[in-house]
Amino acid sequence: MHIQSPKGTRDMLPKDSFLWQWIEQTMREEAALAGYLEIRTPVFEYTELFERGVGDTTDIVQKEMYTFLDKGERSITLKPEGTAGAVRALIENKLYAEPLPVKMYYLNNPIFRYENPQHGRLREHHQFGMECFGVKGPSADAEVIMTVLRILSQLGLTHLSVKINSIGCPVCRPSYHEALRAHLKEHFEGLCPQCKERYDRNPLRVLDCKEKSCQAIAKEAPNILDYLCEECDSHFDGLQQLLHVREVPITIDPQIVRGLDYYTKTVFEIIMQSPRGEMALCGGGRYDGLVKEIGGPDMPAVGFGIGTERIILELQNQGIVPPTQAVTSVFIACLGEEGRLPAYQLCMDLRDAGIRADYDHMNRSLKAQFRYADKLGAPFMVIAGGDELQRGMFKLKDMQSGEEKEIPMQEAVNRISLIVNQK
RNA sequence: GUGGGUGUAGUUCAGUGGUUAGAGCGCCAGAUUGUGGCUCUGGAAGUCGUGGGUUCAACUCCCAUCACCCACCCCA
Repeated sequence: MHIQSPKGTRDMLPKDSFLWQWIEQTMREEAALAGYLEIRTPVFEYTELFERGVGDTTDIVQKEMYTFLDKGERSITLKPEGTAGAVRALIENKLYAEPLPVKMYYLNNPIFRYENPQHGRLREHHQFGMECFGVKGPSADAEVIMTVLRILSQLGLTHLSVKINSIGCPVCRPSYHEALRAHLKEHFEGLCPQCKERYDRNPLRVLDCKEKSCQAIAKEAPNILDYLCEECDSHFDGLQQLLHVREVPITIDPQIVRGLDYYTKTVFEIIMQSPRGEMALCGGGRYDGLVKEIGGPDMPAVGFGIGTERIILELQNQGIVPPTQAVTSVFIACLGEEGRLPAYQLCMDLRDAGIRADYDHMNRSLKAQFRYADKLGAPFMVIAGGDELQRGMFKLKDMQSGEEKEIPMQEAVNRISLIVNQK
């Protein structure tokens, strides 16, 4: 038996916890500012939910899902994206009957896709996402985009580009499909084999094919924005205005269509420029038909997902380091056996007082305890033992200045708390 | 799923057919016994990814396999 995590998975190690918790805290704060409440849904769902929700022509459903039969012969799938589960929960718990809009976020949901790992791509990754249900107009689209941008800027990230597009609705999409197919038919022999298949099932996907020949054809393709119905057109205009008045630099990119079938009208991506090229950090859009498709009321919705591992990559690209706090504020060293109990007592009292305190578990020499405390980065040390102990005193040392002073044992907790909190 | 590269102490890496496989950093300990960072000294630590094969002899050559990195595809 090999001791290793499954392919494409990573451990979040203790040394990384500051980074993850800082990101999580930022996400929570920004979601709360916008009036979104957290939802947690199961890591797995019935497979059918994703087949119907995400769409069975998508790569995700066709080849990337972790699907298996459980012992009751039910087909189970590990979440390959965050939205379907949230929509299922909305319907099942009748959240749509609450005052609208219903606004929720999920924090670092594990997401599973069976793909070959590479830079920025794992088999298990984590997404933060927001979903807003019940709003027809572009104000909700703007709200979720503004919130994710706030998260990114609170984290210190800059130079990210926001791309938006509209892919229409069931009213206008058929006429666009017709026009697109007509164009593709003229250049059919130039399409890659995959796009030849897409021609029938989902011609929109040809637009963001990475094959050069297909890209050339896509570039000449009719622009979906020219085929939007009046409602979609004014929705798209409205969103642009709401972003414009907040001075959000956006690029309209007719090439972005998103890999999930449920999107309507607005789709958007936030792109990072890694040394190796661009990569989507965040993707989302409007999915007005999904709630009904899954069995709920006819309810419009908009949301996005953003990958935490990719945020971390971008933080590293931009050299951003999270604020850190010393693991331990006070290390209580003991000198000799008679110092052990007083050190333990003081440590527990300090913890009761809300001070990060630690003491020796390793029976180390005083010197070694100092070395250890130094490695922890503890700004203060207390020495319990020796003649001070006999006189009812602890010795407190400021590790930066080297200054030492004696403190009566009875006053130790209060005095030390005060000094630590001042620093 | 396809293609390329890599796999040797905790870690970064030397070592390409021949004794008990090395170094830096890290870890542990010590430097006249009550004090960290710097320095010095010592120590622990490796089934050489795994399984086969070739050979008198394999970390070294061959095959397979697994994982990691990278690219395609797709995406967060």
